[in-house]
Amino acid sequence: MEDSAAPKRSVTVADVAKAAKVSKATAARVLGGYGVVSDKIRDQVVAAAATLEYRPNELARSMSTGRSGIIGVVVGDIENAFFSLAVRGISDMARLAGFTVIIANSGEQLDAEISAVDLLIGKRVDGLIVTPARCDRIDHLRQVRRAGVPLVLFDRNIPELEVDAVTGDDREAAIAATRCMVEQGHRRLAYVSAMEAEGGKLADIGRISNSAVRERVEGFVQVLTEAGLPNPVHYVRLGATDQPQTDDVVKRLLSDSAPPTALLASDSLVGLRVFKSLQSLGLSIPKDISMISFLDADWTSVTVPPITIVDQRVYEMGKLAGERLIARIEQIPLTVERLQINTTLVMRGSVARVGP
Amino acid sequence: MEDSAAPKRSVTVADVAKAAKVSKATAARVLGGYGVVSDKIRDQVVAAAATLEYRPNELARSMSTGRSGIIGVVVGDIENAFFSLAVRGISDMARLAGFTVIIANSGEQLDAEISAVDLLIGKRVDGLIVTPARCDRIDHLRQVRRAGVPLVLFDRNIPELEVDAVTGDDREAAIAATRCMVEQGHRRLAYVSAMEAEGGKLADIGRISNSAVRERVEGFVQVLTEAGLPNPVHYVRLGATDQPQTDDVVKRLLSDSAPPTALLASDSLVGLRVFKSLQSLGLSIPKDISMISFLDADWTSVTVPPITIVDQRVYEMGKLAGERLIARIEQIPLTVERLQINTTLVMRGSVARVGP
DNA sequence: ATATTACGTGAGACCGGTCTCTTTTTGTAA
DNA sequence: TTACAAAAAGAGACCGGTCTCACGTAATAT
Repeated sequence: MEDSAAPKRSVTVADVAKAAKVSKATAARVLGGYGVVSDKIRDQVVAAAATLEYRPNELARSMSTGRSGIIGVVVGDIENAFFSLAVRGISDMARLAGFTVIIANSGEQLDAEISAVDLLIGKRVDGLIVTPARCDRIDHLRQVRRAGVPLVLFDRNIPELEVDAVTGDDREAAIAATRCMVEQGHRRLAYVSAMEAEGGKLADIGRISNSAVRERVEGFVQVLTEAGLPNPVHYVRLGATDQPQTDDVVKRLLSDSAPPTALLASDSLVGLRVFKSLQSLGLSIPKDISMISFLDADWTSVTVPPITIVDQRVYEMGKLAGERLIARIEQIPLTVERLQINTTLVMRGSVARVGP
Repeated sequence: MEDSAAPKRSVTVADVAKAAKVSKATAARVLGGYGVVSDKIRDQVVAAAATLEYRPNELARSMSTGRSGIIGVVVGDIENAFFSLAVRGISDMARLAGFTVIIANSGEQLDAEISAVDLLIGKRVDGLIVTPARCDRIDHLRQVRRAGVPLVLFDRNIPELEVDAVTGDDREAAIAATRCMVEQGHRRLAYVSAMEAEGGKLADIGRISNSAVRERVEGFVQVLTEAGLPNPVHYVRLGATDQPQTDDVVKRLLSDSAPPTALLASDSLVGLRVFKSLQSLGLSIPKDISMISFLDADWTSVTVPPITIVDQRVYEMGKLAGERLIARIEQIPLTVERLQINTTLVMRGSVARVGP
């Protein structure tokens, strides 16, 4: 039994050097692939390294070079298809450039986000991609910059911060989706988001701390206002964080004296929950109620009817964020940019024509 | 503009020590939380650290302690709900114990897996959880052991390796699912997996290099054999790796002179693809064909009809794997165990009764 | 033949922590 | 007041790499 479970002292350059009968510096040159070494010596060292099964200690390497080769990513919830797709985009880009990715979950919780950022800075990541849970609490992000660590914001923008950001065109997306429903004759439209809020009621749109949600709500309200509909925020609901909560939100919406006839879900998880709620209430889509969801998630294309969605090209967003961060890490001079990836409305069968 | 983008030399214990007018050792004691220091000095150091915004360099710490606080996880495909759920379980467990997780994708490709393992070992992870793409090529896993790094196998078992493993009870799960269909009168049953194989045809069950798939196929075949059905492997198909491939596989299955009346999908991604294939062929479930899928994925509960599934408790599997690995890292003496998490069949509406 | 240059190699500082060992300070008992 | 143990603080080696600098030798120029 050669393979032990006991932690063993690992083979170092010094060990290889000794075995190859050269100095530590020379062995390091060969093993590290830098400097000049004669072919003869190189072969000796390579051979010694092979027999000893030498593996460079990336930690030590990072220590002296000051680069860890790691990119930190803080997302709201990896289980959300939106984020896992984004992470895939980031990872693919990172691997191409020789970086590794560490993912941390914030659960959209500010304190978790702060400690995640702290942890990653401690691990000396070369750069950070963050989906800020709140756009109004940004001390920790300022510190990231002050620590000299490149930062890219994802999905949400913070104008006060002079930092690159990659987001969707949330306002336009919401406008397109809402307009689509209005054009089909809908006059009472609801917007449902998972964002936490006191009482699930909207206090003040301008105060929504998540810029993506805020812009979507703003777009939504704008269309309703333009269409001359009264009290456009009446059916805007937050707090659809899990199935019971969502059931509750939906139930209350529908028990309104004038219940909405169409519904816009802020992300695919909310969309799925809303779909289940409606299903459990025995409502049929789009006959009884119409809906549109953000994100082209798995489930949206296999339901009956398939769900009309806002296609967000999240993978591209992830790739772009990764690309941008890597450029920053590599000190390529760039002006701060806030990239908006445009979305498209994919018409399927979940919006019905209503009215006369 | 205090926040610069330029990499700055970071604040070290030495800096804090100087500011607090104490020795480096003393500052380190306070900052590192070890040894004894008088309250007065402690306060000085803490104050100095605060004003300088000191952040410990976790890399340097790992360097001298020999522990990185990082767990490496190599999975087949994070986009697959199975793995993302598992990763969540592992991460939750890890965070609880103060570990960070690095995830690497193998794409079920052996060479990618090898280089991922190599990379993680290089980063000096404290332990490794791997979903081996093949159970017959294990040199790199042997090396992991030889390097003294704790290893836990996930989802797939390798008897030749004296290593902890956490898997599902794949054989029993397949038996239950297959039996369910047989009991409903089905006599021609197909099994579809995404595993790559030459020609998508099964050469020899014993040769399937993925133990989970092998055991499932074995269970499947066992039930058919017990039921006295002829040529039980006739409808076993591999290679449903993407939608076009799956369309092809399904089409060929159904154009058989005696097409199958029921179908077992090896995982939720295959299940979804098969569902779409059937849908695009205009077949209705379960009237025209019955199906069961592994994993309680999102989409399985919102289709019409909802899909009967094998519930795998993947989150628990992940947690268990994490727990086990952490125990190993912490040198808790344990015998090698191969844990099997039992699954349950969740009856929904995708299996119809056929025959007389 | 001698001066100059380039090249290959070795010695050792350094990165930022931890930790052992030594020295100094403090408190208490004789 | 001196003696001595215990507590607190300091000095410096160490982890495993990178990298600068110094040095010796061989190749080229004069």
